[in-house]
Amino acid sequence: MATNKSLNKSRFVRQFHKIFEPKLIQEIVEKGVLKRYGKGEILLDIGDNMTHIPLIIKGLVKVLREDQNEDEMLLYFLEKGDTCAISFINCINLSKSIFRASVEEETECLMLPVNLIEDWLIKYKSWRIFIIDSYHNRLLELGEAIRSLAFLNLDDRLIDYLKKQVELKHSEKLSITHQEIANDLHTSRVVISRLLKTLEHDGKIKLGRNKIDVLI
Amino acid sequence: MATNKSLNKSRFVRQFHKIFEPKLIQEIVEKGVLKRYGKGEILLDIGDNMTHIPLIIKGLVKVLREDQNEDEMLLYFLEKGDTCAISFINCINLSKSIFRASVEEETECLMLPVNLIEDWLIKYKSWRIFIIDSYHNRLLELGEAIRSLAFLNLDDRLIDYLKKQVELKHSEKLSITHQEIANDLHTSRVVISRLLKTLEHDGKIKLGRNKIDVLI
DNA sequence: TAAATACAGTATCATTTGTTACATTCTTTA
DNA sequence: TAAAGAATGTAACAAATGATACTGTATTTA
Repeated sequence: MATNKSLNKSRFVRQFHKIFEPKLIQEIVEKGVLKRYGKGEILLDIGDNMTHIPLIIKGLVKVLREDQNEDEMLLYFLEKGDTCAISFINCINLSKSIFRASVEEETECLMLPVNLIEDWLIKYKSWRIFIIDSYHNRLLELGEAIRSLAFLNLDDRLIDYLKKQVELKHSEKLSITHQEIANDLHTSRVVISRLLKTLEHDGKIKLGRNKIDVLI
Repeated sequence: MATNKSLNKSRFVRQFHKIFEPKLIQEIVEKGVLKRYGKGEILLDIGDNMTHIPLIIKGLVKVLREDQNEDEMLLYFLEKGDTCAISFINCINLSKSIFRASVEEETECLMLPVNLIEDWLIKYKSWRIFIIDSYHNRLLELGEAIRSLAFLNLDDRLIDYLKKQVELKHSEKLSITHQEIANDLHTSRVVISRLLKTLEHDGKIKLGRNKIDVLI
């Protein structure tokens, strides 16, 4: 197990040695705690008091915006190399913040104690760049989510969604149900079935039970 | 004029002396350049190459998301004490980023050279907190924009919009046209007129030419 | 002051999206 | 293997929003 863990930390080193200074890498390896999450686990929930920030080295995490009435809306995905900057927010803004992160594919993270995050801002230029870039990327992705909601009809949002899924899952053959899509896009299953059927008629996808072949 | 400028810088000192360390205050006063923007001026446009970041000490700035087809959508407002973190993004991500900031009420900023922003992250704890908080607040506001778009009907979005305007303009009597509201909410003037009329019938507002009295 | 322009009110119709209901087929479980 | 459950297809209708067209009235400009 110890071997296994250090093996996984060496995965981290391979991934990050081009962005982080050697000393920072060393600190992260020393002080970060490796953690695994299985599909469906909640990585971040509303009102969580974060003591650690996850640095993702493998897997796929879905970040959602929630409402009071159990409504939810997909915001973006996090992959290896990403950190969950939004983590902080739920503790800072206990009352209102309503972001949730759930694991979409088995995920490995290095959990970094929050107090170090700030230390490293002082000590390492590469960390400053990493953190600021991370915020920028999240802002851009939320900007994209807003563009999609504000300017596109549901059929185009659906196409964008499918293309994004293909990219994230590295496959044109998606294992997904209409209900799951409906949840992510915050609409009803019936509406999604209807639109998917139209896309199939147009030759853009091929439908099966629990699967969609994306042809575009 | 010089007197005027230092007077305005002292406004800055009053506003920030509780959040920033004295040394940081001094650096900002020394190195920041005071700038005024009139209503309607563009503080930040797509593809701008930012050499300075604005720190707002007076006024009101509107931040929009734009589309190719001149469509736009209100994201949030910036007030005194805010900085325009999103500024960076348009230069980093030249191709896609499509945020715009335009001045809603005459605004004064201290323009801070970008190279100092990072220096200060190293030197001043209060600056680290300020910058990180700033990103968090923007993320929260985008989260709110998404909630509004995804979960609310237009009539409720309109009510939220009017309430927010009352708060920002410090008055229940708004000087605004239906067309302007329609632009901000990315819909048509006719739709807004229709919904406003309903709100008036319900006694929630009172309509006049170029003005709306908000009674709730 | 007449003409042009901006703002608002309203009716009508189209489109998009949401809702309900029910049938069919495949898969899992008792 | 029968029964239950999950996933999908589809029709019919409702509601929300968008689009067009035309009105009247206030304001600005020539």
